[in-house]
Amino acid sequence: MAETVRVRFAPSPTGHLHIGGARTALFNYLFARQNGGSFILRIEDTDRTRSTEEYIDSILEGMRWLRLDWDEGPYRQTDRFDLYRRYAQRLVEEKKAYYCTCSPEELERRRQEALAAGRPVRYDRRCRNSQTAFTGPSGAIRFMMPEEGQVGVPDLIRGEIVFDNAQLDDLIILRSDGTPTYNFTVVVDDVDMRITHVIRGDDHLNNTPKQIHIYRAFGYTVPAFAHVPMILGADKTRLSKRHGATSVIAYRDMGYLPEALVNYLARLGWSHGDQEIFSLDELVRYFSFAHIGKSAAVFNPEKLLWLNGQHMMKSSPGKLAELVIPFLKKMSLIDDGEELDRSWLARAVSTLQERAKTLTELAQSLSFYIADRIEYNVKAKEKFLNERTFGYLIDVRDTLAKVEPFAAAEIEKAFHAISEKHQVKLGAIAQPVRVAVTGKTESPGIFEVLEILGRAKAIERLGRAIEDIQARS
RNA sequence: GGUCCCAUCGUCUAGAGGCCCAGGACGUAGCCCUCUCAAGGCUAAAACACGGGUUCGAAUCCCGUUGGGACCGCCA
Repeated sequence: MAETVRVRFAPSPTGHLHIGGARTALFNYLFARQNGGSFILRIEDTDRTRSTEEYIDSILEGMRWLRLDWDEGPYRQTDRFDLYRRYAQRLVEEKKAYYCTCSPEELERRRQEALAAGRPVRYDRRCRNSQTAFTGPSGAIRFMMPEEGQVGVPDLIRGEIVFDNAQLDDLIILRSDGTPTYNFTVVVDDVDMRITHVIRGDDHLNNTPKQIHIYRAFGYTVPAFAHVPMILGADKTRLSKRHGATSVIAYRDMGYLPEALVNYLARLGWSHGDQEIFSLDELVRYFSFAHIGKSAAVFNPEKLLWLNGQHMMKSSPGKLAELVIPFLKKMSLIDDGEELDRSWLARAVSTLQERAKTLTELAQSLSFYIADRIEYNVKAKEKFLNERTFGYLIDVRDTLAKVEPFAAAEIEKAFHAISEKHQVKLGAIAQPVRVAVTGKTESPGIFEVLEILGRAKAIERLGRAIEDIQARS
């Protein structure tokens, strides 16, 4: 009988939720949901000097935005120091850990020496056999690594990886100030929280054999491991601030859709045949460790942008209308208290959503619908608002005043009639109107645009363009 | 320096010995559609790091080389 799956995401709050962390969280989430298990959130804030409340809030915000809802937590390691001390004490009592009184300065000196001499950088274990090794209490507590033999790390992505115990250090589990260290808290917490699968970045791969020995010292069963490959920047080094936006929240603010980021992150290093576009449900259904690649992946912002465009196209206009409002406010296209008619906005959005790759772009492209007065693009004005098009604009204005109903299909008929009358192609009429009405040479279909703009606004803008031409001639 | 991991188009990847003179996607270029811009469709250029094995047969298995990465802290 398989035990219920329990997984966790355990970020340290020393920065915002970044792309790499988000993907680790996502894989944990997908695996939990696929197996009807629990997804636990644990904040690893034992480094008090670098952890902040702001980052904790920011990480939670990022998780919520991505809809990676967790079932337990957030637990905080700083609330659990008593637990770690008890466990550490137990190891000392069982003579599986010992007090080390070497000073940090001394240790640092020896490490530098070893590094310079090209020797392995490891603690020399001089306190391991001292008189006071197990009596203390003073100094830091070190874990006694076995000196011989090997450990196998079974990994769901890479298979079994074997390490020589002789390479492993007697790592410090409790600092001399009584606070626990990472490699120890991870094991204690994963045991205490009954974690069945540890899914994390492969930067932890080298820590795993040490952790396995700690599990064994306690007599606990070792969870399954899955070390997912890193995400790299374009220069193939570990993704960092130098590579541009790396925090999840930054993508939200740039107008990305959470489902698009999730889709992209999942596809980065994982695949399901040739499929590129996935809903969260599909990801839950198809996720498997077998299809996670072994090599690191380069983050490609352009593909993310494309994917976002795809998800924009698939979204309902109503939903996008809702989501774009904060962006319209940010751009001062509407005032803070101002309410736009949602169904009208949704219609406007429906004409633009396949043209905009982000909510920011959508908000920008929406501006001609919303603004009271549009700006003409200078080149567009020169080319399309002039004596040559003057007559067309007059005809269109006068016709639009009479079209009934004021709907795209009727407007189209009227345009065809005008183009036939002047013996020109439709484009000869449509482009000047487009510039008159949107200020630009590109827009959604002109008939749709006119319908949504409404008769009054359309005629007003045409009128203004006509006056503009007159004023110049 | 030591340990460990990795290696298919520029990038993400498919590929679990013959289906592969290597497929899809992003990006790039061209064409089609068309009132513009998108979207969509079609086409093109573009890769199995290198060298040895094993095998009737290797992108796929083994070894080595090279290259990249991670870790080696009283950071996580």
